[in-house]
Amino acid sequence: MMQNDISDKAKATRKRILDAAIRVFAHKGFHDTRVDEIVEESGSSKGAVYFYFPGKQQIFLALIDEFADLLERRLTGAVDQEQGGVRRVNAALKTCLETFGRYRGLAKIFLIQAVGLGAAFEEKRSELHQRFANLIKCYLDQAVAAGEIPPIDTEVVAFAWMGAINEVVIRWVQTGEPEPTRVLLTLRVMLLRGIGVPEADIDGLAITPIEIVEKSS
Amino acid sequence: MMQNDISDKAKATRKRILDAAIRVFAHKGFHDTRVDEIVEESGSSKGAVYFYFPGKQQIFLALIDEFADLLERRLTGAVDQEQGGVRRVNAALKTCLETFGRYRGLAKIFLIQAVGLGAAFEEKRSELHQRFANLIKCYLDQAVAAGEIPPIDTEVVAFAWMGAINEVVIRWVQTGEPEPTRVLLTLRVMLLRGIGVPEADIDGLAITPIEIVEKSS
DNA sequence: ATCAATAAACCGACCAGTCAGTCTAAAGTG
DNA sequence: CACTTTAGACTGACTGGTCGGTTTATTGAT
Repeated sequence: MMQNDISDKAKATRKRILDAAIRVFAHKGFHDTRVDEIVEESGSSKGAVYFYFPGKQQIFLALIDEFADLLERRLTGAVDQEQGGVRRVNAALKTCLETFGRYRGLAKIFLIQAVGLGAAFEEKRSELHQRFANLIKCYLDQAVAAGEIPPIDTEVVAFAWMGAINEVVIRWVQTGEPEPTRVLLTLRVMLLRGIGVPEADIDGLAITPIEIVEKSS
Repeated sequence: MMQNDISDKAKATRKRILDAAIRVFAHKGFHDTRVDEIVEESGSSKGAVYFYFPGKQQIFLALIDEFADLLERRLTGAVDQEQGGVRRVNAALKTCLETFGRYRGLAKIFLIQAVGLGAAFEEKRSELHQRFANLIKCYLDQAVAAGEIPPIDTEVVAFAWMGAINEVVIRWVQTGEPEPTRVLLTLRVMLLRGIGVPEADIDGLAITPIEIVEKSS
C-alpha cells in the first residue's frame, strides 16, 4: 500500500512535469522554452525533471510520440467501426478533428512546434508524416480495389489530404476559426469529391456536429 | 566607374552572404545555424555580415519576405495570363511547383524552417499563410461568381489547398519524390474535382511536363 | 588624408545539464 | 520493538561551453 502511495506520487510528479511541458512547449515552442519554465510551471524542481527525463529534447519527443500513438489508435479504431470507404473517411476526419480539439496543446506541438527544429527533429517529423500518409494511403487503396472510386495516385493524394487537414487544423487551433463542424462539412465534401466519390454518396452522410471537450493529457 | 565597381562589389558581397544563408538555413534550420557558418560559407567575414544586416533573425526574415514576394508575383503573373477558372488554377499550380523547384533551398526555408520558431516568427508565418490563402480564396470566389463551380466555403477550401500543396512540395523537396509532373497531374485533378469542376473541363487541360531548373536566389 | 568596407579577436549573457546532499519510508536486524 | 541501513524521490546552487553581437585594427580606393 505504502509502495503504491510512493509509486503513485512519483507517477503524479512525472505527469505534472509532462502536463507543464505541454503547456509551455505549446505556447512558446521548443527553443524558446527554458527547462526552468517547465520546472516552475510544474511546481517541481529541476532535479525532478532530470530525474524523470534524460533531457529537454526527450521530454519533447516523448510528448510527440505519445500523441502520435494516441491519434493513430483513435483513427484506426474509428475507421474499423465503419464500413464502406465513404463512411470510413468521414469517421476518420471526424475523429481527427475531435482528437486535435480535445488535445489542443498537443496538437499545436505536433503540427507546428515540431517543425523546423533542425536535423535532430526533422527525421522524426518526416517519419511521422510518412506514417500517417501511409495510413491514409491504405484506406484509399482499399477503396480503389473495392471499385468505390476510380484509380488514382493514392500516394500523392494521401500526402495532399494530410497537408490539407493539417493546415486547416493549425489555423483553427491558433485562431479558433473556422469552427470544426464547418471544417468537417467542407473538407469531407472537397476531399471525397476529389477522389471521385459520386455526389449522391457524399450527400448521404449525416451532419454530425463536432463536440470539443478540452483535456490536458 | 570606380564608384560602380565598389557598389557592384558591395552588392556582390551582400548577395554572397544571402546565398550562403540560404544554403545553411535550408540545411540546418534557424537555430542550428551559427552566424559563423554563414560567414564561412559566404567567404566573407563576421564584420561584413553585421555590416549588411542587423542580425541573424533579420537575414532569415529577409529571405522569407523576398521569396514570398517572388512567389506571389509569379503566381499572379501566371494566373492573369490565363482565362477561365480551371485553366487559371492549373497555371497557378504549375507555377507554384516550378518556383519551388527553381528555388529549392528557399522553398525548404519557407515551408519548413520558418515554422515552429516561437512567437517572434509565428506571427510572420501566420500572416504569410493568410496572405496566400486569401489569394487562392479570391480566385475561387471569382469562379463561384462566374458560375463555373457550385458555391462552397472558399475560405476553408483555400487553406486546405495551401496545406495540400505545401505538404506534397515539402515531401518532394526533401526526398525528391514524387516527380513534380506526377504531382501536378494528380493534384490538379484532385483539387479541381474537389470544388466541383466537371470532369470534362479537367480532361481538357494540357499535359505539360514541369521543367526544374535549379537556381540559388 | 579620409572613410567605407572588411577581418578577426573578443565579450558576456544565457541556460542545459550536473551534483552533492536532504528527506522520507520501507526493509533488515537482534 | 527500537535501531540502523538502504533506496528512491527530490532539491537547487552552481558551472562551463556556446554563440550572437561588438570592438578594434587593417585595408584600399579616391
